[in-house]
Amino acid sequence: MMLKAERQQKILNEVYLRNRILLTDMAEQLNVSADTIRRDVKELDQKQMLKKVHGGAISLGFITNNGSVEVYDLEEKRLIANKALPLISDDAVIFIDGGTTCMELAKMIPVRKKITCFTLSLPIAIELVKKQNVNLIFIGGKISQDSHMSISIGAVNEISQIKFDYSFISTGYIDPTHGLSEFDWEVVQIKRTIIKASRKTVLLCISKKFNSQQKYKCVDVNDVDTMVTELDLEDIRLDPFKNLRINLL
Amino acid sequence: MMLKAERQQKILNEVYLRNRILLTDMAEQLNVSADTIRRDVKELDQKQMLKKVHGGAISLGFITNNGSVEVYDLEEKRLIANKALPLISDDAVIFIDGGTTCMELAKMIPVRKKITCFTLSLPIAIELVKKQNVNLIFIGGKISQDSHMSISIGAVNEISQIKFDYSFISTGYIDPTHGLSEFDWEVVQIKRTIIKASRKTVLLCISKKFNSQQKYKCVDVNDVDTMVTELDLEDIRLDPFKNLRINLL
DNA sequence: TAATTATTTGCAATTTATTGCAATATTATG
DNA sequence: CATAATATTGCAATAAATTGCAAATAATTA
Repeated sequence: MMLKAERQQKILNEVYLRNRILLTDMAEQLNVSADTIRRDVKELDQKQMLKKVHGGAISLGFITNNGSVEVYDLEEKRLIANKALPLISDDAVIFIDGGTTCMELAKMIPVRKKITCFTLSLPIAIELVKKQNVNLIFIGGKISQDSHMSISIGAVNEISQIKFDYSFISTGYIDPTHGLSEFDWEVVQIKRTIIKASRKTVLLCISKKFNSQQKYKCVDVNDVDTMVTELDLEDIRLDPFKNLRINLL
Repeated sequence: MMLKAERQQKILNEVYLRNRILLTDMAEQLNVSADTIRRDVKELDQKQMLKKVHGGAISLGFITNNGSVEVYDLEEKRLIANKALPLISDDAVIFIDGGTTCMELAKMIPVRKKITCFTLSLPIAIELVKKQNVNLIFIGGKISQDSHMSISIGAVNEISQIKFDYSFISTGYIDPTHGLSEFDWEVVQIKRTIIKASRKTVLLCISKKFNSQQKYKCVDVNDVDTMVTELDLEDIRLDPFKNLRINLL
């Protein structure tokens, strides 16, 4: 008799070795029904150990997403970026964080706008390097495969020696009382350093993220100067933020 | 038996590698009907992974203003990259320079290959960050708009504190007697530092560049350990390099 | 230990997805 | 504008996913 965990390990191993498996093959190989393998693969998919596809599974490493990621809620994000855009004044020294909302902001920066811009994100850098009048500085270091960002102690050290007029940041999770939080401790370190290095911090945040939290707390909502959302200022969803010392846009 | 997802990955890979594919070619290559490929391409187009065109598909990355595809000497560059690839051994610490030939090398690095890779080039970094087993370190600094590379005194300082097993570099200009030269003084500084920081330096160089020079001399041909070209080793165009202390590939 | 509870597994019926084929329409190109 | 190549559409055969259910197994607790 084979344990479930043992079987799943064998599946993972096979996926790692061959990059892909067929449910039917695995069922035969491990002497269980295809249903069982299907359920196993479903679980492993949810744990992000592999990618379930019709008829089998594929190794995550095998997937070559050629830079393009599907952007959800693009309209909302564009609206947010559009609201934040006027905050960028000429000759400012700014920081732009990673993430899809910040990407929309980066894309919207007019070619005429003359600024100095720091970033940690490769995709943001690729976007900004096209802009004639942006003086772009990439803060180097080890690049995280999840976020495509430079997240290392070296980056933290570098940032702590800079002063930004404005930083435009994103957050993984936000809750009016619990504050901003993240899944990764490194990200928390980086974000705190950025906020400390900024005269003004602007959080770009889609309202979907309200009332969510993760294990590592980053900062309080108060520590951010301005929060830009896609909502009207009268929207009731903003009410929990209205008695905090944060500007809303 | 081939999974749909697997097949689509292969299509993407092919598009990515060759910049364009024909439906009929792919159908033959993957042993499915052209209809299936067409449906696949349609899906991938909707996911913005490639651009479907009449009779095939093209890479999104190479769509210029007029919609045409722009590739110079791609075949030669692929050949060069392919020759250089075996020099990258497992667990090596390498440097990869910018430029289209180095890009082909970066593209070809197998997902399984476990290496630590430094670079100054944003496009190369974007390419390498996809590879699961590449430990990627971007050397930060001010990004040049011409080359999309980090070229600053800070980068020079950083590099001088690292030791690469192999560095794969390109050159703007090369001449057997005059050596390697560049148009920009900053680039010269960077390249010299890279070569100094490398146990072995491998120059990837298309033969078109032979017998060309620019105002700023970088290093002698002798200072490079190996030069990889698209030529056969018997080709007379390599003769001027044969009495120099440089390996040819 | 025995009883109870929760989880895991296989099976069957149904729904959905995939694929190739053929007939027809559209597009590219000289 | 002719014609060859490519696209679209509907259809049928097959493969896979889903769902509900019952039996088997493992874990918990009296």
